[in-house]
Amino acid sequence: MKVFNTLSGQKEEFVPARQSALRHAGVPQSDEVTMYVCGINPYADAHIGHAMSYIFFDVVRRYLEFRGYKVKHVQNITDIEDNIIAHANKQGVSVPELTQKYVERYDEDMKDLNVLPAHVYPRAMGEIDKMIEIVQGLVDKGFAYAVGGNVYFRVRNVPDYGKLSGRSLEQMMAGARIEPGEDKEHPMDFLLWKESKPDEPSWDSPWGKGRPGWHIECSAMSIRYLGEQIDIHGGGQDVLFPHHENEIAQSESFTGKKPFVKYWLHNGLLKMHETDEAKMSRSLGNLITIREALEKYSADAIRIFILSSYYRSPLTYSEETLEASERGAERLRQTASRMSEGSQSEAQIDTEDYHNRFIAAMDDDFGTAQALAALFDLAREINRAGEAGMDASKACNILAELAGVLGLTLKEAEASDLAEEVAKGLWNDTVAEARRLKLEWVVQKVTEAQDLEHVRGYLNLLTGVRDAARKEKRFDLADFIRARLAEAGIALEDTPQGTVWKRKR
RNA sequence: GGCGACGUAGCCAAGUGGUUAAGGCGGGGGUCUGCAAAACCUCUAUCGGCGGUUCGAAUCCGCCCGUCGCCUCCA
Repeated sequence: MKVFNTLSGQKEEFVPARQSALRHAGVPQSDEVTMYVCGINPYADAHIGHAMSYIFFDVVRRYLEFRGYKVKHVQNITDIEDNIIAHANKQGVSVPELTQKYVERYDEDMKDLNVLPAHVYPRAMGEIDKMIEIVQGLVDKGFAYAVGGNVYFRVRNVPDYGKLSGRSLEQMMAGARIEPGEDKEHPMDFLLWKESKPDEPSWDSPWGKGRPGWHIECSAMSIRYLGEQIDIHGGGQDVLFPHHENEIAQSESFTGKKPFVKYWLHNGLLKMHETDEAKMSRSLGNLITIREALEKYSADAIRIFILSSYYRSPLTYSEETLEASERGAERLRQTASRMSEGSQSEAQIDTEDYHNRFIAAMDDDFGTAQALAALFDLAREINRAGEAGMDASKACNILAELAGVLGLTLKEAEASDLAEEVAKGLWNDTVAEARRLKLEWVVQKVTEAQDLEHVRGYLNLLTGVRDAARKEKRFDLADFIRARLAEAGIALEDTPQGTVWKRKR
């Protein structure tokens, strides 16, 4: 398989570094892939842009596992930095209180998006010792220097500084947007350790009380949990520079080993499409949190939206496109849930062909768009076989398996999402309507309703009544029921096997 | 100013030198259905503009027009 490596600027054959430092006995070394993905700063809810990155790297992980690799996935949590301190102060809570709350909410978001959890989620606060060790090591080797309580990295000692982002120190200087360096030797030198103010969280260090700089934690965690050289390091294109550039500089300077990361993967960024309302309100209204998105769209729809385009391209959030993704998700769900009813002869579907298409697409730098296209084509063929009364359950299993590699569950929404009061109200309305139409036999069914509990019972009762009405050609009542259910978000479908209801999203 | 992207049907979006330009959504026409829905069948683009290279370009080169990202915390 091939992956686009930001470091080389081109697609490269993916061969995991077998000499990766391994911490777990019993894991076949040749199969292991070490992957580090830049995580969150938990001071607010994660937004849909974060979802784009985490869903993509979730797919990377799932696909590598599908291909037989043992992936060790580490993702940091930056629970101490300036923004967090500022937000905690503003809200009048402690830093740990703030970060714990948002870490928990982030976990829920990822679970709801069907993103597999990383194997280790190191937190910056828990890795201070390793960071100090690295900073000290860099000072000892002449790659860093202390000025007062601050420690800076000396970029001029790294000849290949800028190799990831494709720029030279000269070019960066030419940008002329550099702040006059306070006490730095060179304007591009960056902070490894920051002296803290009296009322800020701080740790003891050889340079006095302070806290880590912005880039050092990822080096420390990556080295501690995955080894000095790893296979994949991922993140959004916005952290390519300076964050990842600096990680390389400090990690390679510290360990003396190159490359720090064999494959750098960067996803494009999500642009927030400004609605007319957002333009009006001007505040910070152009952020859509994962939670907000999940209220309107299923996780499958959000994943399809993101995976429909190449991960390195920018993507624009749009309600219209999300709606389209939801419809597409619904179609796949419909197919996946297709029962092999009766099943006469087995359908002749060349699942191998779809399987191969899927792999060929994914092998080419995670071509999720084409992989999805293969799934839609397979779905069509399954449905076609179903129409012909053939058993396509084998193909269905392949569909579900491949969809699973993309993290799609293809699960129908639950009836329990409907409030019970709503279901009762629907029943009462139906009885009233039946009275009006002088269909007393329906009214009689009230007795049965007493025995029924919960939403599912009401729904079954309603569809039962409707079926009876249809048999009597009382389409007025039948259509009344269908219309009211539709208003409540329940769609009815009359199939040859009988009427089924579905919770619409 | 520096570095780098992108512009493909009504919308989203693959494709990066050569048979009929993926797929999704939408729309038109059908099949099925009491009517619907779902599903299936079918129709729906010559690839921003101009010029060049080539037997042949959406795909390579140049220019123009238009969008955008990064260079500063940010997935």
